[in-house]
Amino acid sequence: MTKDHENELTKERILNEAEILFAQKGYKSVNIREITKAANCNLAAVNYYFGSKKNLYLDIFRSRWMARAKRLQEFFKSSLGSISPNSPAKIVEALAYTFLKGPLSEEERHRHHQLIAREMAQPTEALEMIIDQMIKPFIKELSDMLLPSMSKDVTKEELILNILSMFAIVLYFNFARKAVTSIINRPYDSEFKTKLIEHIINFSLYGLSGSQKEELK
Amino acid sequence: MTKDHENELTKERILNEAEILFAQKGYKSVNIREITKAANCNLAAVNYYFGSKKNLYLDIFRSRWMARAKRLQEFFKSSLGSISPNSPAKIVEALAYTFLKGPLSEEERHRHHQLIAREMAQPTEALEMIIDQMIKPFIKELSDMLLPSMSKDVTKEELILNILSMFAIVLYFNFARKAVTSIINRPYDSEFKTKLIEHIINFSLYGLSGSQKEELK
DNA sequence: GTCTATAGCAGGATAGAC
DNA sequence: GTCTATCCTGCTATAGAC
Repeated sequence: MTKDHENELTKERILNEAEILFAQKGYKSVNIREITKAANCNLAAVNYYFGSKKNLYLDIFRSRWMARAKRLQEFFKSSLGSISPNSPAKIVEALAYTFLKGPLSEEERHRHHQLIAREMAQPTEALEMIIDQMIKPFIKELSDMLLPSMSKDVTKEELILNILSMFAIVLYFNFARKAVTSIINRPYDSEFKTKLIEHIINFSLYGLSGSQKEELK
Repeated sequence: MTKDHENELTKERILNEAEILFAQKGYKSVNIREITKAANCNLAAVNYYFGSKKNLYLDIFRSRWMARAKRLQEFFKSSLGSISPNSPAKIVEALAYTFLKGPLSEEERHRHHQLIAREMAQPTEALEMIIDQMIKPFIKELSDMLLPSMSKDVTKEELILNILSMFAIVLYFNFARKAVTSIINRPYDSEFKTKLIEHIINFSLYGLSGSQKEELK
């Protein structure tokens, strides 16, 4: 029906605009008037469709954020191909590529990481859901992929710490963009992103002991 | 004078309590009533001493945060000793130790990193000051220390990216404590912190290619 | 310098017309 | 389903007594 169609659109518009604003400014700093203005709809629409501001926020994670995380995981898996024992180098490369140049647009990527960084610094109900449904399973998959290539005395916990450290770097270069730009004195353009991917692969694989770049070529 | 002394104390108490609250909840989510209640003083005191809530927030960075950052840098330098060409291993170890078990108490460290993580995600005037006055000079010092030991073809920019990545990991394990605890399924106690230091040293030096632990022993 | 009281406004939520 | 008008809470900031 036409009516249903229009409802969908308003609801979707609210979700889209609210997500952008929550990512930029955080939950408390955004107000409903701002959201509805951006979504070009009436002030009462948020309460009509979502019941409350709080629930709109949670719905953004339930629908938008989770869907994007799934897209990222699918992209990662398909970029690995199906040859089952992948080298750490191949896995790290696919990870860095997925999270910095993968299926998301620049704006989407930024938003995605801003939202999760905010949740990690100050958890709400959303974080538990994300960790249980997305992060833990993904870390488990990565662990299983990496374990065969690791030295025998690496424990499961140490492997998880390694994976978290890679994510920490990816997260940082996405949520702290302004700081990075100012420190490195360079705009966050396509060229810089390419450099970042290279860097993240190298650092994750070899740390400071550095670029085995020659061997990779 | 007694009066001046008491003023100082009230002002200090406000700074202390406000910092804790801003770190936990973010600027917008904290209100003056909460701060003055925690500082056990009158509602009007914040405006009397700081002029506005906003200026109280900035003062926390100007006095408290910067002072702590200085303490951390001093601690780091003195733990290196004065032998000028330090190995990367020694530098990384001193860094990890300083930021995870250095001069700050657990609560101070957590607060310190929560505040900077919030600023990085959503910069205010405070960030520019911090970057210019503390972060850039510190990165410069670290670069100069590390450069001699790096392979010839490492550019200055790549070196800075390496340093930022180390900080990203340190920052993550401090500001995202709740997420880490839930993922790793283990409390953030002294034993875990020791493990974290070990991990950060190892990962920063060798990345996934892993623990040259045997050689270090 | 400290307090109470309150001005003045912003924001979440809802009632009720259309 | 969409809109306007409005209630009500809770906030910052300040005036003015002590």
